[in-house]
Amino acid sequence: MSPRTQQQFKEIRESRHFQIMEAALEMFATEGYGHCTISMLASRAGISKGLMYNYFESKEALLAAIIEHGMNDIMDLFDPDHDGILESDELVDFIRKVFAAMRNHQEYWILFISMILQPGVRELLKDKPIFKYMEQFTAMLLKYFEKKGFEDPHLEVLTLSALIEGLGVLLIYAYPAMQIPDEMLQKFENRVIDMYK
Amino acid sequence: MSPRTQQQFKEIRESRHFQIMEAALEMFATEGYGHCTISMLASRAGISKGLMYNYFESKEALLAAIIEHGMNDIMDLFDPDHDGILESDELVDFIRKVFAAMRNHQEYWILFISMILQPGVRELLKDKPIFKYMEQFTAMLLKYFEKKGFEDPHLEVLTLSALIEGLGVLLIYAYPAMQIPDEMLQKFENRVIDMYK
Amino acid sequence: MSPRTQQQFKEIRESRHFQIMEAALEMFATEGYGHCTISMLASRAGISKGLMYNYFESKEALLAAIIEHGMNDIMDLFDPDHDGILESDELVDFIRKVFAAMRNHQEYWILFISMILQPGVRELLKDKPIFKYMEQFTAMLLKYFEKKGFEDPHLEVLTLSALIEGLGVLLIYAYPAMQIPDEMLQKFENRVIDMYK
Amino acid sequence: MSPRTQQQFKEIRESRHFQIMEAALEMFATEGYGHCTISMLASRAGISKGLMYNYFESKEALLAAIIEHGMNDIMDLFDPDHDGILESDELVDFIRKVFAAMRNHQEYWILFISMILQPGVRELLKDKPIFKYMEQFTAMLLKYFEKKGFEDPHLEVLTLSALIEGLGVLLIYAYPAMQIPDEMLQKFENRVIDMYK
DNA sequence: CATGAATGAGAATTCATTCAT
DNA sequence: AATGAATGAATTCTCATTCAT
Repeated sequence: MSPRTQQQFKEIRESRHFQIMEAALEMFATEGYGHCTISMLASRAGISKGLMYNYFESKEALLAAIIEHGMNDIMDLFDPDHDGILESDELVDFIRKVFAAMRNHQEYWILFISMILQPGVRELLKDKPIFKYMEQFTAMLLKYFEKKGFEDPHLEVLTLSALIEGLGVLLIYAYPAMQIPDEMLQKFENRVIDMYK
Repeated sequence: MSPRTQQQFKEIRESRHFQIMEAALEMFATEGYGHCTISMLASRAGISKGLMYNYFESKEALLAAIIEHGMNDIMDLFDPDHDGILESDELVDFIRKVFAAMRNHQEYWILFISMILQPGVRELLKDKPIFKYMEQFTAMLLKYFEKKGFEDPHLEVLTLSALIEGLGVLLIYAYPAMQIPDEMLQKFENRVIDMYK
Repeated sequence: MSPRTQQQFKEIRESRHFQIMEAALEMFATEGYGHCTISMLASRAGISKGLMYNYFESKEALLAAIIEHGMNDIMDLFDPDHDGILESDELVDFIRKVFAAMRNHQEYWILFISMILQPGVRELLKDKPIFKYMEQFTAMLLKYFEKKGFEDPHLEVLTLSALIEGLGVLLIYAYPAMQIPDEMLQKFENRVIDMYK
Repeated sequence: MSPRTQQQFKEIRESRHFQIMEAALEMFATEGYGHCTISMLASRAGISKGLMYNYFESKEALLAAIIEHGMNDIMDLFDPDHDGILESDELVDFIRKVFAAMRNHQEYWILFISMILQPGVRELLKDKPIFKYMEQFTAMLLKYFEKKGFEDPHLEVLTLSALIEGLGVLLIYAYPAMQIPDEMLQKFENRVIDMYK
């Protein structure tokens, strides 16, 4: 009952937490949320079915946790203080960050885009902070384009969003047998940057 | 021989077929395939559960039929002879057709994009003609860009594809409470056309 | 509305009746009662599902009718007057008749033996005359063996019954790709006859 | 690691396995395979519907397991090494064993004979080892009769098989209200033995 | 904390039977 | 008399979740 033991317990819990979420993230992305059973997830995580419920209230809660966690990672890139305020004097910087995030957290993008496109799941995510962030992205982009004197800022937001989400879809579609070469991704990134430089 | 003629029976079957597929298309798009039960679909179509199986072998077969039918509709736009040969001297024509298709068959796009993004379902669609068509779209675009002397034709294909699929995602995301105004869609279409004119 | 038309109607009905029963008999014997659906039976008989119910109250009633009819045929051999009284001064005669019946009405034997061995079906047949006949067979055999001074008449009944039923099973087991040659059946018949001559 | 040891889990599984198979064997034999529902079987075994599927993949798999298990029991009598080699210098020994098996494993005989007589089920059993054994029985009997110089060995095989299977049918027919007294069965056994002594 | 046996609500599917025409 | 569309009760099977140990 020493503080150290307490600490160890906590570490074990956190490590398990992470281990389960990592396994589930991969399965959700490759097999689809609806198709994954608790049994499959537990077995992939190397633990028992029952233990899953020691860490997550439900399958849905597990999904929510994964998304939240992943989104936090990504948010760090744009909003390190997590104060909900996004700023970018340089759109180019912003775009670079987005592409870096897509490259480095591909599974999250897949999962996230898959999820938000499944109508039933949208309800589930509606109140999650991620949506607030997304709205902020949009608002920020809009403000940026207004400031720079673009003729139709909304159109620019739509175009840039489409380019990003569209690439996401194409990546998903190509996943897991990644068919779009890194070189091509780089060129695409440069192309988008060129459009707004 | 029968008080109802063969013709009458045929009409009943075709009308029911259509009625079921129409109801299911809407539900799949708004509720998500995985979330729809046969009961829900039947009740929405105004028939009994059992009758569903008189018309479709399984839920999966119903989905396949809807996709096939919808895709045929769309293919008509690009390949009226269904001979598998797609041509477009004018890319502008082609793009206009794509956008027209998205506007007029929005539910199919939603369903189709949702479906191809659900990993388990891709298997189901793998052998459908739609994939052949999609490869042909890509090949056709590539050839077009090569012919016109674009510096990196693959990059152009990727960009145009991303723009189209990206808009699809944004539409889905906004569906069913359509938030992207038609006027904006028109501008987006013109913007894309301008890029390749 | 002439008597002749009435007569024709009756003939059509009877012919249909027979046609349905014939088709069903074959399917029950080859596919198993439980595995046959009304649809299958109707389609095999070349009529519609609905019409089946014009001729037979239910699937069960159809089965009952087939068995009754088949058994009547067979009973004719032993009890032409259908007065329920079976006699046989010569056991040899009797045995010959049994074997002839098995040969000539093989499908009935298969169906009948299959049926009486399916526990749920026994209930269904319990009150059918066939059981009365079977008991009478047994009683008759018993009396015969008693009269002839066999040491243990019950044992003789059991043996003879086993030989007959056992051959039935072996025939079923070999059906429909008949593997027991006629010649062998003939020898078996002679062997049984020899046992009681 | 776990409050219940692996050994305990194994014991629970085995005991449940046996419990389910025992209950199902009895129900299949008394009610007929086709007439038994999973609900009935579960309720008879005193467990929930769902648990049935924790132990057996399907109703069909349960049947297969029962037959396999039962047949193994019976095979033990004739082929204790399970090496697929059956021998019997003394036919009398063999016959005694068969009758002992019928007496001691009556439910299996009933189930097995019922099953092989249901056309649809034969497919299911076709590849089971039992059929190999049955062919070996036949081959062994044939060789025996040839060696002993019987005039028509095939006829002897047919006769003996019919006597055994026939008795099986009569037992089934009499089951569960056993009407054939043990004493009579003993006499029948002796009678068969006398035929081949 | 850890296990997997156990549950039960609910999903897909089947099919005998009815019925409008 | 004849058709096959339509029904719904029954059945098999799935799986998130609970619980005894």
